[in-house]
Parts: sequence; structure tokens; C-alpha cells
Amino acid sequence: MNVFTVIRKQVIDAIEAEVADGGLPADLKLDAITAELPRDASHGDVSTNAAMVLAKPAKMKPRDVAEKIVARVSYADGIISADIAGPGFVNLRLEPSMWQSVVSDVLNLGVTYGDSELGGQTPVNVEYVSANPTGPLHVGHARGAVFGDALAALLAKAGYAVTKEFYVNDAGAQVESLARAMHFRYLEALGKKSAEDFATAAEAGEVEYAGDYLKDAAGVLASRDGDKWAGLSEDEWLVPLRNFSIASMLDMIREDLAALGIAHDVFTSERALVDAGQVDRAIADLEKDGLVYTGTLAPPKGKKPDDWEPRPQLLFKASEFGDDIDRPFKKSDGSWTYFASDVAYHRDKFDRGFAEMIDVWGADHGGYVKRMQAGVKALSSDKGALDVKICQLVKLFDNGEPVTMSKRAGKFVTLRDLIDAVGKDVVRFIMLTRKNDAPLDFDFAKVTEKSRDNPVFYVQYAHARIHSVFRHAAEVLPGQDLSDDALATADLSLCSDSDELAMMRSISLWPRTIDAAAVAHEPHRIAFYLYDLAAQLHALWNRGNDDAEMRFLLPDQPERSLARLALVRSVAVVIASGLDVFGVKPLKEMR
RNA sequence: GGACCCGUAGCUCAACUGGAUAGAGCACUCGCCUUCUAAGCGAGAUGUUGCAGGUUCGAGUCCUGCCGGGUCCGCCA
Repeated sequence: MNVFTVIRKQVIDAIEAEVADGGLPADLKLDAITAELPRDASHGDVSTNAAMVLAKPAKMKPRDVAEKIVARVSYADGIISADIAGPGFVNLRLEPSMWQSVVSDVLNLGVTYGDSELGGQTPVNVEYVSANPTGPLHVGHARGAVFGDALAALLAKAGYAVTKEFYVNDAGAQVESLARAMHFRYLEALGKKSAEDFATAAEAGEVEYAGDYLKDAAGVLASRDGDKWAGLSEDEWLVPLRNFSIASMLDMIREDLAALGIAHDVFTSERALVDAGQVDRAIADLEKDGLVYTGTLAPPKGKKPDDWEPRPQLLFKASEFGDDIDRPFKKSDGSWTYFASDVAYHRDKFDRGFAEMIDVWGADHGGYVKRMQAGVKALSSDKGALDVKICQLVKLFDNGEPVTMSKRAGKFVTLRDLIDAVGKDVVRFIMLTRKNDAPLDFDFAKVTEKSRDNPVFYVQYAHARIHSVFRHAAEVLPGQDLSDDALATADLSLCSDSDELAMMRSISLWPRTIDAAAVAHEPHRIAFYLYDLAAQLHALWNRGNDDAEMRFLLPDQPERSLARLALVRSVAVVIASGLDVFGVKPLKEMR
């Protein structure tokens, strides 16, 4: 049960009863009516905008509508009083039991409290990471990885049937460069080339992917195949070594992801799509719809490439679907562009039953969003929807000092470095403390600091404190059953302090926080919610320092203690539930 | 030149997607530990929400135009 939906229902019942009696016109649209916690507690428990929303269509003054609502809703179950405020808000004061009952709901449901039916098990495909299989994951990938994973968990909690997908870009020229670098490392492993040779070649730009990470894989290849590939021409070794390289890089990426607690459901290979003729088919279908033609693009204004020359190309009418210009499907050599195979890939997702798709991309792909959405509209006859979440850059600091990384030297801060430095859970939580489209500062010193301005610590500390209470409770209340089932039957009417009721209100916001975050595709809202919840818990805790009567454990008042234990236990459950969406383990102890 | 993102307190960020007097942390001052973790809590004040218009009962939020910052801009994925 959700307090807000219950109250909203009662407001709507009141309006419908009034309509039936002729006090309000029929056919009013009730969708925009809300029931929410007012920002200011003096405005009551729940506030509704119904009168203001209905005033215009009903051709009445907001306050007149409000009076009609108040007259009826005042007598509804659980409502003590209703009054009109400001421009026409109806403020409701609820029976404390309305909030108190939330506690037992939470204890009965456990971490499934907050699960919703919002999604109706609609299939949603969340594609994230999708890093090129050419090296280990780095910091930039970490944010998209965590974001996508948390978004997937969030949508699952909100009742969607989520598939987590990784798109493997294994068809372009970059994997051939990878194969060449692998071959070089392989010769090095056999002792036929030296590290100096490699450095020279890398310096001259003859070998890309100069990082050391290929060495291990090359060693594996050398011990498996001996010098089998050493005397052959590139034509002979390129394909097998390419396949070997991709496979070993993917293994490495999967291990990196596993270290972050991430496991995708589906890996889709670009090359497999191309080989299966899916690109040809997808483009042919668009051609049938008259959306493909051969033409010449105008050069970009203002910043013209030096080697610009007009060329006729196979183009997609992206501009008919909201993009700025039409986009090329074929390169001048006649091969497909990356965009063409990406269209085929999204067509493939759509055909697999995903009308709702979410792609998580890095900041440098911002300019690609419109064309991909245009592509999805075209290939799905406007039945598919693609939301693209762009994750902005992560700026690394150590105690306020920027951490520089040079990708050139093959030395960038890897995902592993991050995890080794601060731990998986800290990485995950911090990456979710900002909106995806805002840049994020990640300070190695700060994220491990034990203070209020480190949100991970602060939330975990609240959880640990609650567990600490329970460790003591066993001594203070010997023989009491402190299980969730038992606490769910505690007499919560003994928790009637205004701070305790406020705590319950916050707990009751959890389901709607989930829904709102899921609809907006914004997992970061959970981080802020948890932070606020933790702050309230810490505040309530400290009430006990000032006033012994407010301590959770009162040896001479077992009933009241049990009620308070039920309350704080439900806070712990909600925190655990939120951290669960983030893939973070709640801590029972911080010492 | 164009497209996309961002612009809120000295700094870092919120604001329940159009609601009431725009809120937190940091920094600064003062106060709170014989008892559940003081790694915490309480009190104290800061704003022309970049600027100018528009839409309506009501705008930080939506629309238009400027200003400033970032990212990107045919055959790289």
C-alpha cells in the first residue's frame, strides 16, 4: 500500500461524487491531479493540486472547487482534516496510523518494498558499456557501466522486463590494428622481436594499442601455438589472430565488469550481424520505404576539413525524422558505415521484441543521438522508442589535485585502478551521485573519507548504526523476538513524535521515488533519497543524546522500544533496498 | 557556421518533471558525548535561479532570442 495513491484515490472519489451530484461538470480530466508531501511540513501531511487543475475546465474559481473537495474528503478514512491554502491547494492532515502502518508494510515486504507494477513487464533493452574490444576498461567506461547497470536494476524493480546488452564492435578497422599489435607482441613473446623494437614501432605509429595488456594474451598464444604464426604472411595470420585477440580482449572486459559486479545478459557481435546479411536487409527495407538515396552532402559549415571533396554516397533521409542532415550509409569505398550497422543492430533489437530501447553512451557521442533516434523511428515505423543517456566525463582528483592521464603512452587510469584504490561499492555509489548529463568529479581522497560530505560513507553509516542498535537490543530486551515478522506486529502508535512521523513519511516516499526515477531514467535520484533518509536517521539518533526518553532502547519500556526498533529496522530495509538497486552491499559495521 | 548538453548561495550540487517562503553539503561562528557508533547532531545567512521577453491561476522547470562554458560536426568506431 502506498499512502499517496490511497489519498489521491480518495480525492478523486470525492470529486467524482461531487460530479455525480452535479456540483462539478462531467468529463473532467483527472490525470494531472497529484497527491504529494508538501515541502513545508506546516502545510499538513499530504497536499493536492486538484482544485487548481480543475478550476479552468470547470469554469470556477480554484477556491470554490477546493471547498467542494474539502467538504467531501474531510470525512474520508484516515483523514483528520482538510483545509484550503494559498492559490487553492487542499492540505490534508492524516491519522498518524496512516504513516505508522507503513512500517509494518516495509517489514513484511523486506527489500521488495518499493517494487512496482509500473512497467507491466514491458520488455526494455538497456545497452551499456559496449566498449571496443581492444583493451581494458578505463574510468570513462566505469561511469557508463555503473549507470547502465543501476538503470537496468531500477527498471526491473519498477516492473519492466529488462535485458542488459553489450554491443561488440568487432567489425571495424580497429580490430585489425589490434591483430597487428597482437602479432608484434606474439613475436616479442617468442623472442623474435624485442621490447625496444615494439617501442620504436609504436613511436613511429606502426603499431596501435601500445599498452602492456596485450603481452599476457600474446604469451598465451605463443605457448598454445608455438611459432605457428611467425613465418606466415599477414594475409594468413590476420583473421585468426584477430579472432583470438577479440576473444581475449572480451574476456578481459568481462573480468573487469565482473569486478564491478556487472554481468550482461546478451553480447551481440557487430561482425555476426554483418556476416548474417542483417545490414543489407535492414538497409534494403529502408530503401523500400523510399528512405535511402544516393546524393552528395554539403560540407560542414564553418569548419571545413582540409581534404574535403564532394562525393556521391548512399544516404539515409535522417532529416525526415528530426536529424539535421541526411547521414551516409556507405563509405566511398562501398563498405557500410558504422551508422549503417548500428541501424541494423537496432533493427535487430526491435525485431527481438524491444520497442523500448535505452543506449548509454559516452560524452563524445552526443552528436550521434539524433541520427540514431531517426534511424530507430524509420526502421520501426515509429513504433520503437530509443532513449539515449549520455554520461558526461569523470574528472579524477586526489585531494583536490587533478589526476592526469595520458592515453597516448597507453597509460590511462583503468577501471581496475579505480576499484583497487577505493573498492567496488564506493565506485558504484559515487558514479551515481550525479545526473548522467552532468560532469562528475571523482576524488580518490574524498570518496574514502569518513564524513558527511562523502555520501557513500554517510548512508552506510546510517545502516551500520541501525545494526548496532540491534546488537544492543538483544541485551537490553532479553527474550524478545526481534525478527522482522515479530517487529511488524509492534504497536507503532507508540511512535508519535513528530520526528518519528517524519521518518515514516520519508519511508513512504520510497515507492514513488522508484517510480519517478524509473520513468525519468534517472537512478541518481535514489542516491539523493538515501542521503536524505540517512540524515533523518542520524538526526533521530542524536535526539537520544539530548533526551534519554528519545533513545531507541528503553529498558523499562519494552513495548515502546519494540516500536522504535521496528521503525529503525524499516529504515535499514529501505536503505538496503536502495543500495540493492545500486548493486552496493549495505554494511553492518563501520569500525 | 550548425547541433547537443550545461549555467541555481563564495565552492560542489538538489529541487518529487509546472506548485506554496528555491533547499542540502563544504567553508565560517557557537553549542551538544557517564548511557544505542560524536566517523554524528543542533543553531546561526547567504539568491535578480546567466540576461530579456513570452505561455498561465502559478515558471529554476515549458517556448523564443541573446550571453557564457563544454562536447561534437562526410568515408573513426
